[in-house]
Amino acid sequence: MPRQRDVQAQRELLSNATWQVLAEDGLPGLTLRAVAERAGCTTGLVMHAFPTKRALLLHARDLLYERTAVRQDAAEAASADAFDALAAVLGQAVDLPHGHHEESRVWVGFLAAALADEALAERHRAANRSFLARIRRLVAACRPKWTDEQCELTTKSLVALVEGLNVLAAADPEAYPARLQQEALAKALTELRA
Amino acid sequence: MPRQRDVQAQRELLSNATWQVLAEDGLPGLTLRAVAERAGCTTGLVMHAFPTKRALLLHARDLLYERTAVRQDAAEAASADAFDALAAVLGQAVDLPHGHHEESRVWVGFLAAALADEALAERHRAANRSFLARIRRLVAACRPKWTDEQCELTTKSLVALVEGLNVLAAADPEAYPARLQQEALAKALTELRA
DNA sequence: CCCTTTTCGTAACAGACGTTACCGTAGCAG
DNA sequence: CTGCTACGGTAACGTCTGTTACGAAAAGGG
Repeated sequence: MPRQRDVQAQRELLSNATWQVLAEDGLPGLTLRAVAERAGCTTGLVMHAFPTKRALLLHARDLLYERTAVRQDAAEAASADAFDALAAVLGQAVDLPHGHHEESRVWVGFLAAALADEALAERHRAANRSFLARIRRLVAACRPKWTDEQCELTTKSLVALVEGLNVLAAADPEAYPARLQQEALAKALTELRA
Repeated sequence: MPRQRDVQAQRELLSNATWQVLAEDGLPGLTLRAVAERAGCTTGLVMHAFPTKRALLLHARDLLYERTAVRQDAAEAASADAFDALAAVLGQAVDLPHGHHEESRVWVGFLAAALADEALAERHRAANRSFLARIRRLVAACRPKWTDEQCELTTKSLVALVEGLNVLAAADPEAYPARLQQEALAKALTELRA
């Protein structure tokens, strides 16, 4: 059995390259050749690691979800109470910490692609509903006496605010600096403060 | 001078076709041939009405801005006071009235395209800042004693909420029905109610 | 050391893209 | 009615796309 490769590492390498191309050149610039060049290989490797371009796109989308989920888990675990967790999870969503500002651009790219691709739309909905469930759980923990309707409305309002800030900041960073985003989030969270 | 055409009407026809294709098939499906077929002509006419595909895209983007601006002017003019105007302008932004639900999808498509096209990004920023200025003027009219910082934060929070609702509803209509969007907006406006 | 098997770069493929050149044709001037 | 000219449909161009076929190189088993 000669010569083995690390399939998992290859797929992650290529998914990261997909991100970078998507963040820099947008959806129209996302070609297999661009991804291959960014990853330092040729299209041959890409097509051996993924059967098709769609598979590469879907894997990159899954990777985006996994990473945000991991960060949110970490932010939540490091918090003292439910309100802190809510502020931490939403706060790192609007001000991405480790030079991950490109994630917003990538997210917008995937979102636009999902509008015409049912498989991508499915993943988007799953990811967003997972996010909604997390926020809702924390909101309910902050305000145990609230009705389901109140929790749902607050949850979806918070998520819409955060994603709106992200989207608008991705397209016009000057109009939506990080500090303003944090202030907007803090103001929206005041009604939940214990 | 034989045979004249209505250039303006042609450009509007083609821009509308561009919208429809963009809303249905997304950015990757937006080809000159698809636009021509949707408009009921051939690529020959398209290339005579617009010098290039980019010009067509930019014109369609301008048309989007003009239409929303007209609707916002009308909504504002039909309102009794500043608060009503604020509620009307933002309300019709989240629940598009005349079967214009596709506008959200088109908006997302243009946004994603703007991330890699400087000319489109320019138009997006101009349109959004115009929208921000309108909302800010109305917010200031509702709360004359507020500082500039308070007005700005509230304005950008409201706009982010509205655009976030729009974007999320475009990708997952079931999770963000029209009534929930209206309720979320109404709740965000309570602090401005006189 | 050689051989086998997997890996992956090379190159070609068909198709679709934006764009261009060309020519038939429709409609007003005379 | 005739002729001229702008209009717009047809078809081709070169380029780039995703995908496929093939062959060279590399690495573990005997």
